[in-house]
Amino acid sequence: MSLHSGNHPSDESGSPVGASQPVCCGTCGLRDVCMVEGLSAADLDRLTGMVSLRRRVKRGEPLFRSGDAFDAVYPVHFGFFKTRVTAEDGREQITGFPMPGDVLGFDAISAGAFQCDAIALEDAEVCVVPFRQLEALSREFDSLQRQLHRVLSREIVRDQGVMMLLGTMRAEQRVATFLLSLSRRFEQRGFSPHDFNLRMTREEIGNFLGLKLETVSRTLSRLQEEGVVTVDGKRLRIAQQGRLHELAGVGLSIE
Amino acid sequence: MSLHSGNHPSDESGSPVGASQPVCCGTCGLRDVCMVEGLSAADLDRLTGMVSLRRRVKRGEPLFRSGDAFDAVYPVHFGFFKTRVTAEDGREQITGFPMPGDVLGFDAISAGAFQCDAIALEDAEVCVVPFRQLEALSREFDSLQRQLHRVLSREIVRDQGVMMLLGTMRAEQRVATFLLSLSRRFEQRGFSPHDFNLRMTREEIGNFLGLKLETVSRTLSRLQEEGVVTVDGKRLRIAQQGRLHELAGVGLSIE
DNA sequence: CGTTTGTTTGAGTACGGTCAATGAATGTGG
DNA sequence: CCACATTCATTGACCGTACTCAAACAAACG
Repeated sequence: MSLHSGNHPSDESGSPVGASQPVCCGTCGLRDVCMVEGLSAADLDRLTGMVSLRRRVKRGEPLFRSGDAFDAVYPVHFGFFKTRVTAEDGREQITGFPMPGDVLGFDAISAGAFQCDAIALEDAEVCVVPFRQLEALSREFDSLQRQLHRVLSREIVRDQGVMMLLGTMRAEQRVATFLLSLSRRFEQRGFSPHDFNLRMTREEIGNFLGLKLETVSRTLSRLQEEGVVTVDGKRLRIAQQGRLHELAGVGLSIE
Repeated sequence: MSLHSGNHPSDESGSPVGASQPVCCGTCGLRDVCMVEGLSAADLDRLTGMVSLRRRVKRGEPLFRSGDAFDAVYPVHFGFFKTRVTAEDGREQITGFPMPGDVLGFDAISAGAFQCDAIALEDAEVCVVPFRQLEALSREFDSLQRQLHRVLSREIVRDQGVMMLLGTMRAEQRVATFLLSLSRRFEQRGFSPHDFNLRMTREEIGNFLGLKLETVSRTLSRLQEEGVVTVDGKRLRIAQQGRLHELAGVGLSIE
């Protein structure tokens, strides 16, 4: 199964769940979306030398937890995650749903410890990139350095989009924006933007969007009534992309 | 007037508005909060050599606007800013209120152009740090590189806190959290954490917190009735810090 | 001094939350 | 393989928080 084969909605995890081949960023199907985007072949070889390890995470298990010591960042190889911050009083906020090619762990640089939990939404695998080595290598290769900074900055821009969503949008806009964001991200990864599986529960969607699960469910039902989407449990099909864009009000980039 | 002189609320801008001395990060009163925190004296000299320029921005004027070409980041030397993202349909979301020591512009790395507007809330001055030079220097000095990454990561962590605020908190919690955040940031900069001026309008506070200005006003009035704070226009005094913490529910870090 | 901008407060409303019941899907152990 | 438990999703009825609209007032500014 190639990364680009799939418009079957159950194939979007990014890679077969079978054996983990030797790590090679240069031949990885994700090289255009992952942090190595735009690096030369030579730089890719150097990077590959560093990423010798991959790590499997079972569905429901944490890749890391808030407070864990930081020593690596984790590009997702296959599978879906949620990242979640928890307040002292127990309130939780999901801050994103990383998918293959996204890089987990940059929040940990500042304090030397992870500031959120990363939980696998399905069986997943990540590449292990020791951060000190990544820093050292990016001191030698300015292309790698630039790419690292781009990825960090991209996360800041993404967060600005989420703030816009949470601060200014109504429920329907939030849900529409969320679906379009997922759609675009699938498309970037070579999957169908019109037909995909929601890996997360209604409650997780609602938590991310600052809504209750009942509101998410009602909103999806209404979108279906209006013929904009088809919802059947986790399976979502976008019937009228244009209409969905109108409802979202704006092409927000919540990559 | 030293940076640490002030508990008079009108003195918190960070520096006199008078003549701009030659730039020297090593003697800057902000060196403990700015991006140079933790650098050796030698590294500071190197950095100073790069930061040869400061720039004044008048109240209400933009330091940069979304879409402007990116070639420098801007540590705030004195004055307050708001950063704001604008959607195609005109909706606006304020994403932060940078104050002296905070660094503006990291959102621009990813696309090579600024993704938000930075507007001065009062006459302000920033240091101009050409980003290509900063990258080059941080390739030579790992301490500078580490600090740069820390600052970038800190912004990501801050954004997670804002998401938690916008996604899970009620109006009173949001306002309380906002006031405590301002309080802490003033304290870090050597000013009174109990008595300060709000540089932004109720509308700007509300926009940042995902509330309407009337809700902010009502909430402040209620907090005053309960004796938690004293509000007189822009002047705010925190009377019962402990109570405010209880209302906030949590020590969220929205630095 | 008048104009503009910002703030407070009130009255009524609506959107999304809360509580609750039902049903569907998923997973587990006998 | 089925019975049961658990998790997840849907839908309804009601409610409450924050929004909307409006008016009066205060402060800032030219």
